[in-house]
Amino acid sequence: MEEATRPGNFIRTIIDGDRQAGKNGGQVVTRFPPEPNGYLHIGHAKSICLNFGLARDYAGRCHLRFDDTNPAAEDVEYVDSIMDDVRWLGFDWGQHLYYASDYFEQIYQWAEQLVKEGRAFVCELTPEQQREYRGTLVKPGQNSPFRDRTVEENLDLFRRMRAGEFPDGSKVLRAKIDMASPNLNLRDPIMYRIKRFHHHRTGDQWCIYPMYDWAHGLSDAIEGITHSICTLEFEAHRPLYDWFIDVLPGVHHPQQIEFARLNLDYTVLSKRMLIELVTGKYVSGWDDPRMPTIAGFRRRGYTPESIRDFAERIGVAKADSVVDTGMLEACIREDLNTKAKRVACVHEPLKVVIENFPEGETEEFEAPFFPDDPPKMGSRKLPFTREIWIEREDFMEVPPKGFFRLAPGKEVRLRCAYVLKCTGVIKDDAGNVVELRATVDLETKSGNPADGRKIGGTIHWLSAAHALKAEVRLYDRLFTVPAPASDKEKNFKEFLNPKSLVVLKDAYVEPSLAGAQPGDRVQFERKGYYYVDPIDSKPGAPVFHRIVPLRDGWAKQNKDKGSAKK
RNA sequence: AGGGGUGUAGCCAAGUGGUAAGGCAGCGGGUUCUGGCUCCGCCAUACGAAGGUUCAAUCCCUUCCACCCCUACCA
Repeated sequence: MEEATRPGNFIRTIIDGDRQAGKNGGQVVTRFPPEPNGYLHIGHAKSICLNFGLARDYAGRCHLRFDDTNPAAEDVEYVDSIMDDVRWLGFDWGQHLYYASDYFEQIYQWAEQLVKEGRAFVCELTPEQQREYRGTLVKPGQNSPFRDRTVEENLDLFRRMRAGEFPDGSKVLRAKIDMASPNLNLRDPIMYRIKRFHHHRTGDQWCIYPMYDWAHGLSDAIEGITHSICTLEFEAHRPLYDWFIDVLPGVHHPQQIEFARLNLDYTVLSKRMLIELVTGKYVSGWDDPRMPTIAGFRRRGYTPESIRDFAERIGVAKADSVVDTGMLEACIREDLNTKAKRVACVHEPLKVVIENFPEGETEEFEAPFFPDDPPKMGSRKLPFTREIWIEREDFMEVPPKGFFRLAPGKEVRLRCAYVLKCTGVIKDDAGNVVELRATVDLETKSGNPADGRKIGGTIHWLSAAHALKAEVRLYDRLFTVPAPASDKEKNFKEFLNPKSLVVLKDAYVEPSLAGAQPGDRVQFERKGYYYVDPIDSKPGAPVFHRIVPLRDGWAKQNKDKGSAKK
């Protein structure tokens, strides 16, 4: 059984207990209930994987329900994007697509029922007055002066609220619970407010809209949800969730369970801040590859498998936590390691003229796309000529110890080709290296030097005559500090990383990439995993997004040295 | 008259009266025509702290400390 092989978590423990006790007939029905007021982010992905994953593992079902009770903030653009994102992640709600707005009439009828039972009343206190009557964390509240209206008056007023006889904000319907409760959520919470907004589904049919606490639990109940999983901040709402359901006889009672929401370092995961980044044009949109949105990760080139794996690895618990972004990177690297063809791209080219290789001649080398298992993905031919491009950072005029790439008089292996020796350095007037002269050891095509000398490094290269121009976009973390949202004095936008996007317009890729298709993912050897952007790529002019760099032992070694000197 | 939660390694996270899983990161080494991958090894005498119960406590009890959430006609 799959559930036995997965790491345990407290929610599975609860469900296992419920099934053993025969609760809900052993059924598991969950739901993912987003409000369509923004794009989904990686934190939502955690919740989606949890809810749909539970349904899958326990042979139950998971509903997609839009919590569309506040038309002031919601929009169809968001419902469409949310459905796209859930599907892209690999989950299927089947026939179970719902909207809280589908239940407005039923929920309204239940509200009338509470009014008739004297459990709800129409209140005319202004928001400011309500705040005063509510009391504080350490002081009980006071009853509203409207709390003792007769049932008849309340029913009449409530029906006229629905009928549109009163202006926005002039009246609310409140549950009559306990103004002295230490749990502020129980101090006669608002059930309905008057709010004339065009609703994306119900149009202008309603001018009163139910509040979250009133509508959410009842929506769960209507759908027969068994386990209503939400984040920790709703823990204090659970008594209210239970109250609203228990007060209505015969209504199914789902169990609300809370878990810790995801936090990721070096980014922000609050809808408010993400919206600010988009509307303030700090990023190109919701799908900017630097955004922690699902759309952003998709555009960056992440696979749904890697996101699901991430959700699995971080687990589910109740302790507040901040996950290291390195965890996510490890997931995508692991996924792409076995899927991506190995090809060559020179990001910042430096010309090398091979003096002992004849001008005008082209030699071809057979190079497997997946060297670790050559038959797996086949191979291509790499053209080799007198003039080649190498990576600028693969040459150093004065190499530090441990640098085993190219330097004057030194040798390196050209990947899949000859051993190359640097014989000359050409500079411009400013002293910048603009070209190298070199020779190649013709005996080293398919093996190491016969004399047994050791070649330290291998670098990638491209025949200048055959290389294709390409645009490469290098992405880095969006913020420069681990917790941009939690600084007391500074606005999170002050921590935006100015180098989060570096565009290389003059990179070169190997000829085989002429056929690269939008959406392809490859490994540029020694650099990282890249994605052919489906939006900005044009035929013959591909745009590659760096999804994630390869682990870099050399960079790490240097970084350590650098910090040791301080 | 406050209430509700949470503390296990640098970061996640299992475990739960019987002597601390796993992953990420890190460190050391093997291998290597990617400084990648992979392989081998190391990485908490210790579970927020202090007491108590017990043959035995991360787990049960008591007290304390730290952090998070709740005072929207948002969800």
